Amino acid sequence: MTASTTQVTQVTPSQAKGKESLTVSDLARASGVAASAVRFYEKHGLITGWRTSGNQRRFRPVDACLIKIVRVAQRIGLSVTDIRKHLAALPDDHQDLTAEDFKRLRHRLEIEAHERIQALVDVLEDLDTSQNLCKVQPRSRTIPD
Amino acid sequence: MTASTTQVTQVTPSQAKGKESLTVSDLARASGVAASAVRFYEKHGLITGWRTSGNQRRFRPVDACLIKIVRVAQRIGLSVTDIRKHLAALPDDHQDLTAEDFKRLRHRLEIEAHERIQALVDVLEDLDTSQNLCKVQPRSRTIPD
DNA sequence: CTAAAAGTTGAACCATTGTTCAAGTCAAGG
DNA sequence: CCTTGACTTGAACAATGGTTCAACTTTTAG
Repeated sequence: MTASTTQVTQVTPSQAKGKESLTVSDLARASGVAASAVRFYEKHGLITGWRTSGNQRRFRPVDACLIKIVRVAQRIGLSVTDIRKHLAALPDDHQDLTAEDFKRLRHRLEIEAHERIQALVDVLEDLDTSQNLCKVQPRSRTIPD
Repeated sequence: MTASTTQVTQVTPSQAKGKESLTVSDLARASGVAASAVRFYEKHGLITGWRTSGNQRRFRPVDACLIKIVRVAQRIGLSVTDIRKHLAALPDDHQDLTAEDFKRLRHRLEIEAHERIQALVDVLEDLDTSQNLCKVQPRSRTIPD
């Protein structure tokens, strides 16, 4: 009993009992998003949990990690649908995720980020080019026919 | 993009008469967006026109250019509100825009693009760091004290 | 056992960037 | 003058990413 209190953040009942079972607000706190966002993510298949006999959601600690990755992916500019597809590449059972799984996922997100950086670089080029498209017509002179 | 340089596109009545007066669809065609988008941009203050006695919108050719800049700004990731603020830095009368005005505007947009690129670079760094946040706990072995 | 705290649902709402539609008005040519 | 195409408005709809609310149920602590 004494050794189980290594987690400084308050231990809620559901955490104390199993240590691998998180309620919606447990997960919200652990991942840094609102409880409503946790429900939203589950609804859209970004995370998966199970239900108690009373129909309440329960999650595993790894889901906190997944949510953090989701937030990073959102900063990259991926939509929830995009992110779901990336997560679909993970093993079905998210409880068995290995360091290697995370590494691959991170790599795929890096590629996405690079693509978006490239898109911005392309805009910068077009911006230079656009000086031709938006030429200021000399106004006080006769336009040669 | 090939034919637009010499404006081969049909000359509508309103264009023929004054050459500086464009209807909504004239401007839509000239700028490459839908007529509904032109109205949307005017409603949100990105472009400014005047009305005929019959309450129809009329624009100047320079507005086609402004819309093209708006589209570039959107690709950078700026919202309509952001873009309006950037455009507010232009002289009040958009008819008097100089090459210098456009240059300054392009420069401001370049800065925005660079900021967004930097934000993505930051994400890439966080992604590397996140391997620590999302550590996979060794599951089947005693954790060494 | 009971009351409070936290969970459940669906629906409504926010902002963003437009598109589409209906009903009615204007402009231009013959 | 009259027809036809283009224009006007406001409202509804779409997708995205959530938040908030109401009404009701479950869980937990005492």
